[in-house]
Amino acid sequence: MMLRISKLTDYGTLVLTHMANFPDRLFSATDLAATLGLGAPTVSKVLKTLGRHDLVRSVRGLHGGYALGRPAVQISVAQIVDALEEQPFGLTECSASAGSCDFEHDCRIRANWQRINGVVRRALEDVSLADMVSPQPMVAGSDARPITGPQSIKGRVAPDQESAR
Amino acid sequence: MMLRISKLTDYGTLVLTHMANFPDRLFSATDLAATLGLGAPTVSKVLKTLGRHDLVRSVRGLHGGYALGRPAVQISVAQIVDALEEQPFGLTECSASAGSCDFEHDCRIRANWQRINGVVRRALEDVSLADMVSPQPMVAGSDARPITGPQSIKGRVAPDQESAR
DNA sequence: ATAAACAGTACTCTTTTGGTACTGTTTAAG
DNA sequence: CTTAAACAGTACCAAAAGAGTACTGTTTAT
Repeated sequence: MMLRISKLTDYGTLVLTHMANFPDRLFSATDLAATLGLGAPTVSKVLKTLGRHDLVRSVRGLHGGYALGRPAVQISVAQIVDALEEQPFGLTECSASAGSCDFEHDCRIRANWQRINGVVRRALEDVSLADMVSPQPMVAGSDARPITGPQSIKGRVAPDQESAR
Repeated sequence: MMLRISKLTDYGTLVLTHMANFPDRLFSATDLAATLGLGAPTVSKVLKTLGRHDLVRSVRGLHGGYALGRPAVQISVAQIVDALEEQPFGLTECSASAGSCDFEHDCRIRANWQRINGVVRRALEDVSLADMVSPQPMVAGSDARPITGPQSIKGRVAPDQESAR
C-alpha cells in the first residue's frame, strides 16, 4: 500500500479547500474539525504544520483562527504535499540501500526515476487550491481522458517511442 | 515519508532491469540476490510476485530460474508498481474516511485527485524496462524537459499547461 | 482576570513493511 | 530411483512509520 499521500496530507487539502471557499473568514481549528468531521487535535496539528510553511496565517488570542496564507491560486497541491510530508520529495530513496546499487548497472535506473519524479511533481504543481474549488478546471483537454481504469495495457507500453528519437 | 514506492517495488525494477540486460539467460533467485547485493529470500519473494503477474516466467527444477515474461519494451514501470504494490493505484483512498468527506464540498476534491492520478499513472506507463536499460529514451519532447529541480513556483501555479494535444 | 484560541512537545497505539524461516514440489543428473 | 538444486507457498516476526491524543504553555479580546 504505497504511492499514496498520507492522511495528514489528505486532511490538509480538505481543510485548505474548505477555507478557500470563504477567503475572508477566520477559522478556528475546532470549527474546521467539526465542519469536516475530523478530530480537533488532528486538524490543529495539520494547521500548525501548514502555518510553518506559510500556507496558512494564524491569528492568536481570543477570536483568533486561521486563514489562507496567500490567495488560493498561489497554493499548489505540490506545496501542500511538501509541507505535510516532511520529505525532499521523490518516489525512491534509491540511495538508502547503500552498497546494493552501484554494482554494474551504475544506476541508470536512478536517472529514470528522477525523470518520473519530475513528471509527478509537475502534475502536483499544476493543480492549485483554486482549481480544487472551482467547477471544472481540467485546464485544456490535455490530461482529461479515460485514464481512470488503466490496468491492462499489455503490449502497448512505452508507446510510439520509435517515432521519437 | 510518503509518496514513495515501496522497497519491494524498487527491488523489482532493479531485478528486472538486470535481467533485461541478458534477455536469453535464465537467472536463479540466489544468483540475482548475490549480484545485486540483496537478501536471497527477498529476491525470491519479489520474483514470485512478479511471476504471478506474468512479468517473469519461471522454470522449475534443477537448472531452473527466471526470465522476463515478455520483451522489455512491453514491460512498463506502471506494471511493475501494480504487481508489487497490491493496490488499485491512486494517491488517495479518499473514501476510507467514511462520513468525513461528503459534507458540503461534495468532493470536487476527489475529482481533482483522480486527474492527478491519471497524470502520475501515465508517467509510470510511459517508461518501459527497455528505457531503463538503454542510454536515453526521453520519449519525445513531450514530458521530458527541465523538470528536474522545481521547488519554488511561488505565484506561478496551474500554468498554461501544455497547449499540446 | 479570564476564557478562547493558537503553539509546542511528548507519548501511545495501530498498521504496514521488510525480512526470514520452514515446508513443499519439481526436475535434471548420476 | 535417489539426490540436489531450484522454484512455490505459507506463516511469522520485528522494526518503522502513521495517526491520533494528552498535556502544558502563550497570547489576547473582553
